[in-house]
Amino acid sequence: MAKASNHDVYFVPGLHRGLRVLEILGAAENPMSLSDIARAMELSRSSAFRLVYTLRQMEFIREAEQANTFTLGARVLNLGFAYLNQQPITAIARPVLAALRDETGVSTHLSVLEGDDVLYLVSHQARTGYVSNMRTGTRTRAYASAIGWCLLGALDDAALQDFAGQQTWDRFTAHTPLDADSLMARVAQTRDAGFVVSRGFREPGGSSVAVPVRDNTGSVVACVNLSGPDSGFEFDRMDSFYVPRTQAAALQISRALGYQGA
Amino acid sequence: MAKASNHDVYFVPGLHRGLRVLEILGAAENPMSLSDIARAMELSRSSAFRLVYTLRQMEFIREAEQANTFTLGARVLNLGFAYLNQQPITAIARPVLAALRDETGVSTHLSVLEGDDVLYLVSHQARTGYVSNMRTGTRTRAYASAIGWCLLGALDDAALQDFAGQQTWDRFTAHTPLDADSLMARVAQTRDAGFVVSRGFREPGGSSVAVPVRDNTGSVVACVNLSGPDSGFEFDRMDSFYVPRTQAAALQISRALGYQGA
DNA sequence: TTGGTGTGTTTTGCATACTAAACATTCGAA
DNA sequence: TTCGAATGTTTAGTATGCAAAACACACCAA
Repeated sequence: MAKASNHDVYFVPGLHRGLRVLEILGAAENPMSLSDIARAMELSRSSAFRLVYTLRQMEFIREAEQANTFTLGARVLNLGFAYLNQQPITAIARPVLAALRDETGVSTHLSVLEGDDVLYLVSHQARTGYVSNMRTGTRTRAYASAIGWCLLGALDDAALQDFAGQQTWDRFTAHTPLDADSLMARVAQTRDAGFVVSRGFREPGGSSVAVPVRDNTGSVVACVNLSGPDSGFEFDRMDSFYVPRTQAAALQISRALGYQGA
Repeated sequence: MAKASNHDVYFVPGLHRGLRVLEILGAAENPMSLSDIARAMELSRSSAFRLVYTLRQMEFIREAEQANTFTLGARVLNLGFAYLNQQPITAIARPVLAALRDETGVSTHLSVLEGDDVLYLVSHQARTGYVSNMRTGTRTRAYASAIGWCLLGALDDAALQDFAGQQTWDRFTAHTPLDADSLMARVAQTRDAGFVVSRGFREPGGSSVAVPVRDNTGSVVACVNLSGPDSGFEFDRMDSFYVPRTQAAALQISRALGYQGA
C-alpha cells in the first residue's frame, strides 16, 4: 500500500517539496521558470505549479523581472536571521569549546574586543593541571597578548594606528610590543597566518593558541583560544594537532554565525 | 464547493502551515513544544505533529536541549544567505560600509524598502560602545524613521499617497509623522536635500544619517545610513564630516550599480 | 491511591490535495 | 505560414493528507 520506504505515514510531502523549491531557488544563479523548477525537482509541472503558486502567495518567492521566472523573496530572510538572532555567539561557542577542551586537555576560551581590552565571554577550564585565570568577564589589555593581536586583526590599518596611538605601553614580558610599529607587525603576522601561537608572550611559562572567528560579513568578531601552562602542551604536536583543532573549532563557530568562507 | 475564499484551488496548505511553523519558531523567544506550536497556529495537535515531524526530518527544526521542545535548525540559515547572496548590491555595499564604519566609528547599514517596511540587508556594527539593534534581516516600519523617508523617496506622489493611505500610524517619538501630509512633507524634504539627519526621530537618544543609493536608471533602490546613540556622534561635525562621508559611500555604491549622475 | 489535566502519539473515515492528461499559448525554425 | 515542441494552466478521478477521537503516558494535587 504505502510503497515509499523513505516516506513515513506522518510525512507531509507538500511541505517537503515546497522547502526544496526554496532551496533550489536559493542555489540557482538565475531566476527559474516553472518548468525549470519542475525539472530540477523531477516533479510534474502541475505539482510544481501548485508549490510555486503557494509560495508566491506567501511572498516567499516572487516573480523576477523576466515574466514567469521566480527568485527568492525577502521573507526567507526573516527565517534565516531569526535563527541567527536567537543564537548568541556564546550559546553557539559553548559546546564547541567544551569539546575542544576535552580533546586538547587545556583550557579553552572565547573572547571579543571591547574597547582597548580583550573580554572573555566563555571559558572552559582544563580538567587537570593548572587552571587558567581567564574566567568569564575577565579583561586584559589587547595589545599585550596573542589573543589581542588576533582580535585586533579585525581593524583596518587606520583604526589600528589609532588604537596604537592611545595605548600606554606597559611591559609584561620580553615579548610585549612597546610601540605602534611592533604591535602592527604582530597583528599583521597573525592576520596573515590565520592563527597565532604564543609561548610566554603574555606571562612567563604560559602558552596559548588563538584563532579568529568570523561572522557572515567575513569580519573577525571573536577569537577562540587555548591557553595553559607550558607543561599543559606537547609542543611538538602544535602544528599537527593544537593549531588545526583550534582552527576547526573556530570555523565551526564561524559557520554557525553565517560565515561562508573556508 | 470550494467554500474557503482565501484558499484557492491550487493552494497547498501543508506547505503554508509548515512555513508558518518556521516563522512562529523564529519569532519565539524560547523553544516551543508541539502543543505550544499547535496553540499558536490554532491547529490540532495531530496536524502540528505531522508538520513538526516533517520539518524535523528535514532538519529545518531541531529538538532543543529540553526534550520535546523545538527551535529553528541551521538549515533555515542557508535560505537567508542564499537570498542575500542573490542581491548583488550587498556584495558591493559590504566593503564600502565597513570602511564607512571604520571612518566614523558608528554602526553603518544598507537597507531597502520591502513592502511597508525598511529591511536591513547589510549591517556593520560599531567597534566600541553601543551596538545597534538593526541586524541583517531586521524590519522596521518605513514611515516612522529617517531611513524610511529616504527610501520612500523612490516612490512617486501617487504611489506615496497610496502607501500613506494604508498605514496605521503608531507614534514612536514626538517626531513620528502621524498622517499622510506630514509623511509626504518629510519624504519630499529628504528627497530635495539628498540626505536626512535624524536626532531622536525614531528612538529617543538615537541619531542617524541616511543617504539614498541609486541604480543605473537613477531610481532610489537602497539607503546607506549611520546610526548610533547621540553620544556616538560629534554633532558639530555633522555637515562637515558625517553627511559628506555618508554621501560619498552612497555614491560609490551607486556608481558600482551603474549610476551616472553625481 | 485516585482523579484530573496536560502531554505526545496513533488510528481512521472523510474531505481534499495530487498528478496524468488534456488544453491553451507561445515561440522559433523551416 | 505552418509545424512541432516547449511553455503555463485547467481539469477530474483517485490517492492521500487531515483532524476528531481515542490512546498511552506523565505529572500534580487532594
